[in-house]
Amino acid sequence: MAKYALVVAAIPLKQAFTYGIPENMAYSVMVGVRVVVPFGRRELTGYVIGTTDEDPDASFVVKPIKRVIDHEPLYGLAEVDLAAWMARFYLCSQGEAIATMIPGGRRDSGMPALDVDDSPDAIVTTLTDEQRAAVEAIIAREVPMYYLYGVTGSGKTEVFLQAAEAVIAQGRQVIYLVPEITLTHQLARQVSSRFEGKVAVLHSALTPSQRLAQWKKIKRGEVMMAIGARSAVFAPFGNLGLVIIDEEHENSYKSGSSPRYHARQVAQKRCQDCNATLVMGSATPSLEAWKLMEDDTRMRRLHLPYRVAGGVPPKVSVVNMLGESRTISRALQTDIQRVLDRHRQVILFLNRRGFSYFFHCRSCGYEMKCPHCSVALTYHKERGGEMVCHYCGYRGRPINVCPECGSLDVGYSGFGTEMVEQEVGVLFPYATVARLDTDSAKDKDVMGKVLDDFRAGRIDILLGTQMVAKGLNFPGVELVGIVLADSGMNIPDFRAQERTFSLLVQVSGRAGRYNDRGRVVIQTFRPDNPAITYACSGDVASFYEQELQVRKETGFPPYSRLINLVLRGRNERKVSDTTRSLANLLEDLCSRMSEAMDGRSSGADASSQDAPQVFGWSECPLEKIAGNWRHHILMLGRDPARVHAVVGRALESFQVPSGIYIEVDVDPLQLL
DNA sequence: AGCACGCCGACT
DNA sequence: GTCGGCGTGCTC
Repeated sequence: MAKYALVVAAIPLKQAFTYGIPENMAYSVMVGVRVVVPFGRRELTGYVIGTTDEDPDASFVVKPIKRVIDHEPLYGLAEVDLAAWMARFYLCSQGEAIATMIPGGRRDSGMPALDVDDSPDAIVTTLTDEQRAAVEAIIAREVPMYYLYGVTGSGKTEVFLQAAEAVIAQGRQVIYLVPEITLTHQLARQVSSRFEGKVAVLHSALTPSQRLAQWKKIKRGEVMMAIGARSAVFAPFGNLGLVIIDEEHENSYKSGSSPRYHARQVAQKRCQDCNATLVMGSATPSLEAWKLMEDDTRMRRLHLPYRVAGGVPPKVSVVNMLGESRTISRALQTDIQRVLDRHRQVILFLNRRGFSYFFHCRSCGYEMKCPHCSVALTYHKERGGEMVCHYCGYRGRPINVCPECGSLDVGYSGFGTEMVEQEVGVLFPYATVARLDTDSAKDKDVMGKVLDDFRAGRIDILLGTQMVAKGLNFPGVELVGIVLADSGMNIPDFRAQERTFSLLVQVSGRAGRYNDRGRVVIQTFRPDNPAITYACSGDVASFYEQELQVRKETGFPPYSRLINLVLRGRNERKVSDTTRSLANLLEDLCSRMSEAMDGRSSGADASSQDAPQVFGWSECPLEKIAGNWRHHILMLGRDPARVHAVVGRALESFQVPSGIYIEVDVDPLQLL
């Protein structure tokens, strides 16, 4: 029996610590169990990642493990290795990585409250030719990754499930990832009746100990499939054969707290290690995925172009808002009135992010952009008014005359929900209007009631944000109006186009599902914007082509890697000072690497312009959250490994002052 | 991350 | 005279 255990914990320390294994724990301490250990003057939960008989060097006194938490291992060496990879990739400690992988539950508890509705509604579905071809391609596995690219309702789920069946028949296990909100009872039931008793469902309502119970079932090999949101990607299967990522473009696959991992990246890593297949699907893939598809030897595109149930895609029209004095254009007003006259329903979409102040010319639609970043500048009231780029920190003077058309009719504004709601009330005094936004969504009861009322036809017009766009189907809806499609593009973010396009396509998918009269009206100040024109014509491929071109020219992902460092603290001055000195250190490392690259190679393969760079540092777009001031440093480089190396080295040598906290975000999705 | 030790400013 | 700020260092 080993004398010592190597232990890591959920603290930002990179090393593992050696603890003595007391005699009475000789048989219970092993890789995969959690232990309670003394640590300095306190106690913490440790994760055993190795055991050894070798005495450590005598530079410290070894303390014994206090207690063993688990009676059986929760993870194995594969998971320990995965955690080590995560630590390297996401620049966190191995302990932090492993702690996010493993559920935090303490005790075994009763089985989770999964309504075991064993009416096996196993409908034998006949596949379309495209579906059959897709299933066969996935099983044949000529390449390691596949992308099921197809509109909502094109039957992706059935392809996923049949591929899963085939893999399970070979004795290998399957992970099925869905976005946070999508793990509906329908899908859970569909899956569990199909794979009776062989599925662990990790839905978000589980308590930590229920989660742990499901986890143990997976570890013991009692199930062949795990279905769940982001964190299900860690399901500890011993012989993983397939990972499915449904709605791959969804942002909820990226963790919002440290370590900020992306389930797609983790899935890719796991599939590589296990020689498993990765299958993703969406009607609007992320640009990262689309670029991967360009290389057919790594990821192959499988197109499902038709809806299984038939039906007509909605008619999409665009309204130019220039010259309109209201938030509801005359054209949209007429359309709404027609639908109301027929006693059908309307959804009006508002982009939640439309409220930051940006410069905008009301005559020609001109927008003030950063000269470095091609993103909109944000108006700051302080110091008599400044236009600030939250990407690179560029500052400029606000202007009173439009530089494009010379108009004085310019302003700094957003499109408020209240304004829209008020106008709708005035324009349609006899219609019942309800609003569903982030505020009302906090109250689950309120939200449920609004949705029920709407579905039952007690509400005529539903005013909603992003959340209403996802996964909801209302048979009575005949018109979807997007109040201001541009609002998503005014935020300082190079992904704004991609998001807008994705949203527009997804929303269009909503309107035409149940009847042939489905219509979508898109209001915009920029009817010629690619995201809008391509969404309108449904020309998805062309949008990606041109957007990839833009990214290539501007040097943004997926043609480069970003790492965002967020520094926060109570003391504003200290935060900005620390940010400056860390930025200096990073700049230093970058220029040194750049020189080294110049010296080493005279060829064109690694010129110094490929060296990473400090792209900018400034206050975060949300400067202050919960009393903490926030600044950030954005690192960018064409070579992912080099960006990693620079940031890693900087973080090693940088002395973080007390009261300052640094959070690392590798491949950030949004910089707020 | 915590938690201790240690050294300089305004208060019972 | 002390309480308390946060800078520095350590944790097997």
